[in-house]
Amino acid sequence: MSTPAVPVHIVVPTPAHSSAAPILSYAHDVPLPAGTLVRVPLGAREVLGITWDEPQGAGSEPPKLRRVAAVLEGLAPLPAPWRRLVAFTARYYQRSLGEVALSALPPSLRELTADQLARRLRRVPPGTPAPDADPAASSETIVLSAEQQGAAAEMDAHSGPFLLFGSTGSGKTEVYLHAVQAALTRDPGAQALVLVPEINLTPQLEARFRERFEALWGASAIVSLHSAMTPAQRLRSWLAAHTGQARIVLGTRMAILASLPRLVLIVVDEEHDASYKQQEGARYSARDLAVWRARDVGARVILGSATPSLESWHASDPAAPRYQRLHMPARIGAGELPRLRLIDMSQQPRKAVFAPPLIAAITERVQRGEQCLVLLNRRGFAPVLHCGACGWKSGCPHCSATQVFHKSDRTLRCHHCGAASPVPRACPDCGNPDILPIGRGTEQLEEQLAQLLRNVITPQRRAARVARIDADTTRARGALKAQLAQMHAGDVDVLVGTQMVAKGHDFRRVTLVAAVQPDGALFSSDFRAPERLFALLMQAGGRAGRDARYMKAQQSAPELWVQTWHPEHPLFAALRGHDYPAFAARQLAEREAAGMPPFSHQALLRADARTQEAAQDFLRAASEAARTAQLPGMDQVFLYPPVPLAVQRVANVERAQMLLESHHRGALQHLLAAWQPLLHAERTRHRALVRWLIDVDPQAI
DNA sequence: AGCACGCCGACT
DNA sequence: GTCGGCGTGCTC
Repeated sequence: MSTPAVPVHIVVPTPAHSSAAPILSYAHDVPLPAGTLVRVPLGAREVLGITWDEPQGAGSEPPKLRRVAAVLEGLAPLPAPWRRLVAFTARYYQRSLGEVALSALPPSLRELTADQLARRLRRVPPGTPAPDADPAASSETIVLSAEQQGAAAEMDAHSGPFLLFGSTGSGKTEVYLHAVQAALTRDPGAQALVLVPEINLTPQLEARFRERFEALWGASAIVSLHSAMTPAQRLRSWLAAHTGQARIVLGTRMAILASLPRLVLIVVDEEHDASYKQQEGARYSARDLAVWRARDVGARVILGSATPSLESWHASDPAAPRYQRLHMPARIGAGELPRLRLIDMSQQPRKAVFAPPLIAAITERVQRGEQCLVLLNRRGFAPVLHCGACGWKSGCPHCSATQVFHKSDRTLRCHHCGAASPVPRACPDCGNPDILPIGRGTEQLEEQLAQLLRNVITPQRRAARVARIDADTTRARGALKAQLAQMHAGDVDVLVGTQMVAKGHDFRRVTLVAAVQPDGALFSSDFRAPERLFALLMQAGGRAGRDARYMKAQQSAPELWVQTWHPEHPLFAALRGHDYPAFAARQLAEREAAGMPPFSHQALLRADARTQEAAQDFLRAASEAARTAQLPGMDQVFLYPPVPLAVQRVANVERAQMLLESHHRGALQHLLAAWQPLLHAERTRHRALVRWLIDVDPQAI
């Protein structure tokens, strides 16, 4: 005597390369609206699923449907626009619908039973939206500059997408705040999403938004969403976004997939930043999804940067604009832009880590009570240990990379697989006790600077202090915050760090920024390396001289020092003039001539296997299968031969990849979609294959 | 991806 | 005689 049942369509967390259908059918006593959370049996376990719109092509259903185990009540269904976003993401990035849909939910939600969710929802009632506003409490006392006002007016008058091209210190954040306030005031239920590239940047952004909007819309109207939050916090923020209680959601790339039923505005700050590209699972670009999502729901989207991605710059080309470019060149109340000081290392003493003029400049600044920032993109003391007698190098046993010498804890560490071992006292191969570090990392710079500045006295009559910020010194919770506080308090005179210090943190008393060894990016095989270097140097330079009052009092001009063996490189000429448009024009001309993005579209097929040969064999077979089957789009997509990755072996897995390129995004998409079943079939024939994956719009080749 | 089922070595 | 190794195959 079983209850009568209707079929319901449900997506479940099927794995990326599962051969199971994307939407499964279950039985339930009543129809359920699409977007409802349910728990369903899947094989031997019970999982969270989401009811979905009926699949178009009526697939072959198994004769006996299993029943929905439970419906999670009390939560509004995930709305149709959210489901469209998830479906697009899955399709475009070649992953399963269920994987994308379920991974977009907070992890703790995936674990909850219906009862547990009901209890949780009772505990946190769908908060009363804050009384809207005594308009007098409105903090619109901030006076925008003429440029900011111009940008804001354009945003009011047009629908975008907008590329806000504003130099460091031009007050882009103020424009974001203004746009958010305008959008949320216009529509009392509306929501805004603000994305930043790094978790580290969310606290200061949240503080800024709270300061401005808490009085207006209440404390619960502003939430953050990023992966460093505890599961409980994440669930709370996600629920606030989904119920509409949160008016403003601040977060990292994962926040782009949050449920935001009343979304009217998306801001993507530092839109050029590579962190917006997810590097595992569905390899989506949160920036690109932001543009898609905004268009889909008729929301505005603002991409902001002082050094836009060439993709966005090209898209906003006035000759054929898809995005509207808004230019804010002036630096507001933040002093002048730093002067570029290029040091030709071929004219400096050999083997000098720091050119003498740079040391002199740093010394002078410290003596004057100013701060310096020294950048090097390599952690540890030295990238390799070397035996001069027999040629031994500190290679990682599991990777085709060297283990980095970390002096602080006397270890050799592989930055790819994490393997660590104590530093050997003598060469493991020949017993020679004189094994020497080759090259330099941040630890070594810190040590050398401390030595070079040991007799330098600050105006406070204390010895100069050197500190270091990188992934090693900030591992502990709250460590970064503490170290930044020291810097702000003026307890540190020279800060050595990796690019994490160049991004977004304001150091008001820094007047000199130095890049010690940036040359690698000038001749890298990665065609995006110059773009990233230019952005990094511009951004780093922007850390200098942000406090106009301080600058004036001290009479010392902000400077960006760059040590290079190639001072004639055109990148530096553009950098000297702070001329991003010139740099971009040159890069785009090169890209166009070479038929590279944004003038073409790319995807990577990557294979991991026990041997390099097996990895490449799979890729060759896949490519052959595509040719034989004459897949749609094949005639418009160029398949390059398989090559090993730059770091060929990681954790004893050999890695190879194959680049696909096309002038037609659609052709590439068709090919990839049609390819999937062939790749599944091919996989079973390659026993040594560990896994394969597709990366659409890869940001590094 | 889980988590089954399914056929071969060292234990009670 | 069983416990358990991970090879391979499916999930409405």
